[in-house]
Amino acid sequence: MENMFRENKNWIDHFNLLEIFSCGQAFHWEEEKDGSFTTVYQDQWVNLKKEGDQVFWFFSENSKKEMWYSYFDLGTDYKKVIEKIEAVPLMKEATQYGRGIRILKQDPFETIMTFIISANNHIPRITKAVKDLSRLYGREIGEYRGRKLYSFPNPEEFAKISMDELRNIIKVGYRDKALYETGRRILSGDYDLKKAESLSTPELRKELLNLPGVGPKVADCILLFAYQRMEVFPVDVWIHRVMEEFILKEKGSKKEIYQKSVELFGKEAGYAQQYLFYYGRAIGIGKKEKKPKNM
DNA sequence: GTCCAGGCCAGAC
DNA sequence: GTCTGGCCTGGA
Repeated sequence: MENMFRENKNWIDHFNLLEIFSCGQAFHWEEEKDGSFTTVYQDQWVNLKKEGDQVFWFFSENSKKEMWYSYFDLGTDYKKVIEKIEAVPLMKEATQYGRGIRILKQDPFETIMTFIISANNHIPRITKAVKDLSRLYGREIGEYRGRKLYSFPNPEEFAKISMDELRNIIKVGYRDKALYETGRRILSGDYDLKKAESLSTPELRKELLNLPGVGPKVADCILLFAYQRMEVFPVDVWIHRVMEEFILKEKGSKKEIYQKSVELFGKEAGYAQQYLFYYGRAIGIGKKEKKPKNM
């Protein structure tokens, strides 16, 4: 039997499943018809539902509550995080709007591969690629409400996928080579998943940047979403626009924006990035105006 | 048909 | 080190 329990804890004020999963960090989850969410971590899965001030947990037999507590970063007091950053312009609104956001602790290999796919790509295509990779090359790890759940392929499983399959079945486009190569480098231990945990953030960042398909933005996403390096500030186009418009009040390079985030948010930069990203997208900040025709 | 998206990379300066 | 253009794919 799977494990099931419900609880009402102080972290409930900062725990909104839709916000957690749709703020840009995760692609391996599903919203159920009843408003609950199902997600997978390695070979474990969980289904969660929030009702009022209670959360109902239902997870696979092979996992423990503590594991999911860690996955959802429940040991961090987000109220304190917000108190530290809300003095910065726009942060009061952003942290209020996305107050249920939490930064997930995701599997490093899956996160590396997923964010290589994410480069210059659309969310629906990223989600589909992750789902197809898991269904076709991962392992079936259970069934929930009539739907089979699959783990993301581990390095051994990933190495069995050909470049042709990556391009023509998973449809990752020109990212096929980078995925193929990176998968092999990780399997061979050239990039050491175990050792990575113990490296300093600058060292780990350098290691990640050596992987094909991993540039500054993707490396920062991996550092933040898989390695809990909360001081990093991934600068994508949305964050770039938000920072230029509301913080810098002028055009700035990626480097300038990154430096500004260090100065303003310090060790909480990663959290700030998530609030800004979610808020910026919601209100369409800096979105390019479509030129009317015939003008 | 045309444009471009939650960047990366190679080549040019 | 900084800047520019090209890139799979598919939905608007």
